[in-house]
Order: sequence, then C-alpha cells, then structure tokens
Amino acid sequence: MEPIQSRSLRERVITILRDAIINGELQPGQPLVGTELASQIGVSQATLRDAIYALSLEGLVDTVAYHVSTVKQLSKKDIEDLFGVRSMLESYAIRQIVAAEKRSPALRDLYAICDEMDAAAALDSLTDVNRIDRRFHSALIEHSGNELLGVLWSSVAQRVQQVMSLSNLQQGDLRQIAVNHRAIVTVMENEDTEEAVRLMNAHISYQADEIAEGWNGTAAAEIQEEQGVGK
Amino acid sequence: MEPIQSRSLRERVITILRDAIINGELQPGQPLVGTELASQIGVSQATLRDAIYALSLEGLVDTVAYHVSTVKQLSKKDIEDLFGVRSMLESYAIRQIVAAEKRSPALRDLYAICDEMDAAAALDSLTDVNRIDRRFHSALIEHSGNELLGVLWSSVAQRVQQVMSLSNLQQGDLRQIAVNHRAIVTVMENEDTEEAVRLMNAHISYQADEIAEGWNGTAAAEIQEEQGVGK
DNA sequence: AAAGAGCATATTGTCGACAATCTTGAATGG
DNA sequence: CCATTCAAGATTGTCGACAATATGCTCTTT
Repeated sequence: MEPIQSRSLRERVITILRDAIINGELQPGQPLVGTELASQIGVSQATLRDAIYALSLEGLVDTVAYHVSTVKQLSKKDIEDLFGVRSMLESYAIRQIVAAEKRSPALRDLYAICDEMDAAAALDSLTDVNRIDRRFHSALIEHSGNELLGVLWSSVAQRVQQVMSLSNLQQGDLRQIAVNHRAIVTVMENEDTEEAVRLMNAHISYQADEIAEGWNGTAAAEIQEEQGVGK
Repeated sequence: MEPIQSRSLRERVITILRDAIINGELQPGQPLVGTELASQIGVSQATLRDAIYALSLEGLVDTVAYHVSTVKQLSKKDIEDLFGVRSMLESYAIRQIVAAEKRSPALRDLYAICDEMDAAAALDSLTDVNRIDRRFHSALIEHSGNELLGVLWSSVAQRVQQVMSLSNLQQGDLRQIAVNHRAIVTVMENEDTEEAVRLMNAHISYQADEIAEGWNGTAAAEIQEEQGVGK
C-alpha cells in the first residue's frame, strides 16, 4: 500500500514533463516557456521553473540563465555515446551476477520475464514486448546488487526510451527478440561470462545501429519554422 | 576568458553546499535546516531550498517532503558500490582509448600528468598528488570521447572525493603511486588492454579496501548527540 | 534600402509571505 | 509512573509580485 499523494507538487510536475519528453510528445529543440506551461499544468511559475531546472540536471533539458529552456537536442554522436554507456552498464551487471555466489534467484527472475516476453511475442504485441524488454534490462541491473549502478541506469534508461520513442523504427521479428534474451540468461547460467557479455553487446549494438542509421538530428527544427508568420 | 558572474545565484549556492559536503565540512547525517543556512549564506529560503533539492537529485542529500533534509549517510556497502562503479567507468574509458585509432594525443596528455605527479611526489606534497590524481582520472574519462560517460563520471567523482575527505587515511608512498599511474599509461601504449584494465582495477580496489576497512558508517551520529542539553 | 541604436515586450530569476505539515513537550487520564 | 492527546512552535512547500535580463521591433542614419 502506498499513499496516494505523498510526492510534492514539484515532483509531480517533474514527472509530467519528464514523461512528455521521453515519450516524444515534447520533441528535442522545442522551447519550454515557463508562463505557458505553468498555466497549462496549473501550478505557479516558480514551481514549474524548479521542475525545469531539475530536468536540466537530469540532462533532458538545456538551460541557460535568462534564456528560454529547450528540450535537449540529440545528435548522432549522442546516440552512439548513449548506447556505448548502456553496453557498459549491462555488461557490468552480467559480470556481477555471474560472479555472485547466489545467482539462482536472479536467473529464475530473468527466466520468468523471458516467459512473459515469449507470450507477448506470440500475440505479436509490440508495445507489450517493448515494456517487458525494459523490465528485463532493469531487472538485470537490479540483480547486480549495486544500488549506485541502479541510479545511473535509471538516468540512462530514460534517455534510451526517449530515443526509441523518437525513432519510429518498425521492430523486426518479435519472437526472435524473445529467443535472444533467453539465450543470454542461459549462457549466464552456464557461467560463460564473456559469451553472455558478447551476446548482450551484440543485442544493444544492433538496436543502436538501427536507430543511429535513420537518425535525423534536426527532427524538431521544423516545429519552430511551422510557427512562422503567415504574412 | 570566462565571465565572472555568469552563473545564477541558485547555482552558486549549490556549489557552496556541494563543496562543503564533498570536503567533509558537512558530515553525513548532519541536518540542513533551510532557515539557518539561508540567513548564513545570505539568500532567500526559496533559493536555498532549490539548491538543497538539486543536491538531492545529485544523490548527496536525503530529502523527504516536510522533513529536514540531511547529508546522505554512507554505509560500507555504499562505499563498495561506489568503487565498483568507478572501476567500471575507468575500465571502459581505457578500452575506448586503446581501441581508438588516434590515441597518441591522449597518451601524451596522460604522460604529462604523470610527470607532474612525479614532481609532486618528489616534494612529498600529499595534497598536490591527490589533486593531480583527480586530474589523471578525469583526463582518462575525457579522452574516452564519450560525453555521457563524463556526465556520469562527474557524479561518481564527487562521491569519491567526499569519501576520501571523510576517511582520514594516511597515504602510503607517494612515489609508488606516481609509478603505478605511469605503468598504466605505458601498458596502454603497448595496446595490452586487459593488463591496463587489471592494473587500474587493482589500483582502485586497493584504495577501496583501505577506505572500507576503517569505515565508520555512523561517523556523524555524534554531532547530534554533542548538541544535547547540558541539564 | 541596409545596418545599427534604442525602446517596448516577453521571459526568466529572486524574494518575502502565507499555507501545509511535522515535531516537541506538556497536560491529562489510566 | 507510563501512555495518549493535543496544542504551540518550527520547518518545509507553494504562490504571486517585482527585479534582472534577453529578444524583437521600430526608427533613424547613411
């Protein structure tokens, strides 16, 4: 049981804006005007600016003193850097789990998630597979047992989700994806650490290449031009 | 040339508090009372609370709604997690630098820092060696070429500096430290990636063990008791 | 007509005041 | 004597207003 209204108003505003950004509703480069958003969401300007500042600390928003804040632009290099860091985090988690004495509960949990992914893949439900995919990778990080790793991961996972939302790639064979995930867990169970890391990096690199290839860094530049005067 | 007063007041307050925390002036568990600090620093309570909230996002401060914020407590496990993540980040940086086509400039820069460290070690200046040590590891991350890695690093490096400040360990032979750092760069130049990673992990693990061994998680609990009434 | 200075407007940054919430300690009842 | 209640003080959270700064437009000058 968790309380309905425990979080402060500021944190709820942060959540609203953050979700809008990582879901692609607020596109990179789009200006975040305090006065507009404040009246739109229904909070004071001070509270809203605090929220925007918090998002700039998370790296989702660019802020310069006395200038309008904008959703951070994502260059092709940013994508590459992002997936490089993601590989690093997940590889580390795999090594930690395999090296741990009691790794059975972790592996069992991961297998259970694989089962769910199989079921979703059989139904051809892309959104469900994506949601379970996120859970799989989060679980991997959690089971590393390193809390700080989890903190870093949540920041990276946000950006990954944003990039995925912005790049409208058609996912390939869902069943193949489910098989790939199970393979990683199986290899971990056999204590073949390096092979598990290799498979994971391949999985991530594939995604990264697919996204980086069709990436249009200037995706949101049009928004400002669309607002041009009609005169 | 950079402007004298470009940063906002809030950011300057953040810097003041952050420096106080990572230098150990504000010890873990110590309460950060808004009204006191605000008048002490000379800013409004709103500005100060924004700063405290920012530090809670950085993970240096614990905040609960309508409760007094405190400097985050650091358990022994937190220390272990911290140095584990640090090893991960630096190992990744080493792999990236060695794998890069043009790694000569990076190595030259690192050698130059090693020269400075030798000089400082010859003078038996502990503070200088520590400062140059931080520069060495920052440079390593920078030369990885991954900007996001740098962002994560700055967060981790802060915590490392805090832990170092709080644990008053007497550093061993300064000259040996300088030699160890140069060895890492030399091995990188020979493209022996795994050996470089091994040396770096050994270097960090040594530090981590030394600190974790004598760690007193309840270091700051006394502060509150010292303020007990004399009645 | 083009370029630049200066003013009007819009936006962000800071503050003090008030509301919401927690904490402390004393009074009350068992 | 101990537990509970509740009231007073202290602390944090939110807001609207004002100050500081940037942006865009107009007017002037060449």
